[in-house]
Amino acid sequence: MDTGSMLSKIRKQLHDGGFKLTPQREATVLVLLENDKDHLSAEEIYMLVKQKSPDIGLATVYRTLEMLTELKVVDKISFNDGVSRYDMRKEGAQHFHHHLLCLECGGIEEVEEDLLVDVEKIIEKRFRFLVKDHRLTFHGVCSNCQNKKSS
Amino acid sequence: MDTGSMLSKIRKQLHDGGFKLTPQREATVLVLLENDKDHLSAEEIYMLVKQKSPDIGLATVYRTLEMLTELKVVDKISFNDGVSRYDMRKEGAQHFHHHLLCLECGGIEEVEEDLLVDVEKIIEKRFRFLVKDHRLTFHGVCSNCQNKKSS
DNA sequence: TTTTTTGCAAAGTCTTTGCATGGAT
DNA sequence: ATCCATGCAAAGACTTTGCAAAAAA
Repeated sequence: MDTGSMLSKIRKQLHDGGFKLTPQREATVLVLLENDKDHLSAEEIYMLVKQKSPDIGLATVYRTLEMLTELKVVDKISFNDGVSRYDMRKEGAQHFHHHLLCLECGGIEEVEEDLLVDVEKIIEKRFRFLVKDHRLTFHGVCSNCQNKKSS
Repeated sequence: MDTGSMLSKIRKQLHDGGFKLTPQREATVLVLLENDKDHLSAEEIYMLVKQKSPDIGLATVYRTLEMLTELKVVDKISFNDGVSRYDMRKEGAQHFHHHLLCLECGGIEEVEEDLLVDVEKIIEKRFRFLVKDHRLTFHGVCSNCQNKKSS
């Protein structure tokens, strides 16, 4: 799906939620679409948006991200470093994808397949807990850093 | 395992790491042991420790928690509310247990069984990622809140 | 006109750090 | 005497909020 149709889809999601896709919000969404492999913090997003719209304020970025999170356009996640990070929800994804956090280099890989289907069934049955979403992050050593260490 | 033997075990872990179990640290560890079903924030731990040792400072609690996290006596986790929470690592547990976060009442249940053994094997094989630990939280509705809503 | 959104600055919350004091080895 | 740990206050990092101005409906 190209950026244009992603954008109109998101515009519709905003309108359905009673919001407008202002130039500032559009610029923020574009940054998120263009960096969908990264896990940007609000500050990082702000810096990138500023290149397109130099007059935007940090508060607007925060407010836009809060709105996008409510609308489930983005998912908000924290990797225990005290910063919230934002990730575009993948097309058609019911649940948030998983993450592999490398303890050596700090890099983050994404795992898009949902590996938790069976686990969720167990949770729903055994705990009578109605699962809506999940956050799964593995901490470990990525293949790159394993190679570096062995050599 | 009773509190006393837990404490001597932790004392040993500290000594092995080159730290002393000072009265302030001991009071902090006791609060954690006594509240191992909760997921206390640093501030909450501070308030409880203050009842035992009124002269303790918040910074000492933060420094103690950082030390205990490094020694893997406790696990640090954030549930996307901007606060770090601390949880005693369960006796003999290789990995951090899972959490069920209720979106209605904010309550947190613990899931002690490790349901990720198979998933981790897939991750290790498919991504050549060496898994050391994990963070898994389900977002949803707990059984209590489901009952409330249907009635 | 009425409502929504924005930018800025200020305030708020959570956490870390500097430093002099105090305790332990 | 040296080293580590503590308490306090200050600073730092991240995020939210109040408000007047601007934009949109």
